[in-house]
Amino acid sequence: MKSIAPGKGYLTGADEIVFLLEEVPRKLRKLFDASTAKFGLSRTQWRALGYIYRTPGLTQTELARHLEIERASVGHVIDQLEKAAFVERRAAVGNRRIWALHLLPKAITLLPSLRREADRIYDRVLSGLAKEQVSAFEKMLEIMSSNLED
Amino acid sequence: MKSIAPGKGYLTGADEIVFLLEEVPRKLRKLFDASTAKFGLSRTQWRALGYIYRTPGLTQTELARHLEIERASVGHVIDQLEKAAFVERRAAVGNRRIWALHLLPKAITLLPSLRREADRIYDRVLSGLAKEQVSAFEKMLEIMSSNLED
DNA sequence: GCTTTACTGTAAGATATATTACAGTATGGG
DNA sequence: CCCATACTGTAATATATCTTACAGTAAAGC
Repeated sequence: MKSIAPGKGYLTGADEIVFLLEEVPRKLRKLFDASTAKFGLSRTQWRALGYIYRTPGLTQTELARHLEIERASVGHVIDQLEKAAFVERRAAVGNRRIWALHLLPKAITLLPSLRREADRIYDRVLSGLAKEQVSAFEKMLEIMSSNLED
Repeated sequence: MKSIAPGKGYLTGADEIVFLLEEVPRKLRKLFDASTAKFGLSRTQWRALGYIYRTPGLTQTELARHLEIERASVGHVIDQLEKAAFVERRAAVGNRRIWALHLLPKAITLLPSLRREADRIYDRVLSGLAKEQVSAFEKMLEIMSSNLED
């Protein structure tokens, strides 16, 4: 369903920018969802695979921090990925509380394609912007992010 | 649970900016949630009130477009707001399919406080940025948004 | 006018995530 | 060594939202 930007009546100017700041990532999420769906994965599952790829042996708590979801939710995600043979929980040496997460071959063969999908989306969203613009944009995002720190 | 920014290993440069583009609005959502919770409202409920305020007599389908959620979900939101006596469904003249949404006094007295809360958050997120920076930022968001159109 | 098509809201069920409480395990201070 | 405390993953439950299907109503084409 197509969205409608806020009008100028009751709203402050800043409402406008916050609206866009919500809209752009939402559209990005939608594109990523479409890409990952081709592979039978959700965006969260795909992100999980990416982090496990980068740090094999990751624990669920660590993964939860990366994905910005709760440990309980990560448990579900890993359940799914394990059932689909993308991921394996291995007992960790010296600590019987935790699982060490590892990719299985089925996931590893998939990652390059997912990487290409992501890069295609990045090219698209940033097209028409100069390098300096993009880096200025990123710096501002960093400032905003730190403004909102705790 | 505290998040972790993506490292530089496996990830493209653009992953970084997309991460921030996700993180800033997430932090904003969190602040808005905290603000609206003081009034016993969810962020979506609060946004719904804002749109009904701006356009009394709005239909649920129109509201769904504004809120970027589905019609069925809007139905639930209005159920809640109606139960809490913030909103009223009134029969629309000349079209028996639709409801005209109207605020009740209880909601109207609340809106100024919510407005102040929002403005406080805006001041905070944009602090340290010059006016021209903010407008450049907004223009870039608009470009990105149109890059992602359909 | 009738019939087909489109629109509006709702119901039922699915999914993703959050919250809370907990059991099992580790760790650090005394 | 023992005890108190902290950490890890899971279960149960709650909530928000989506998807699909539908009933009622409106509008448009013939």
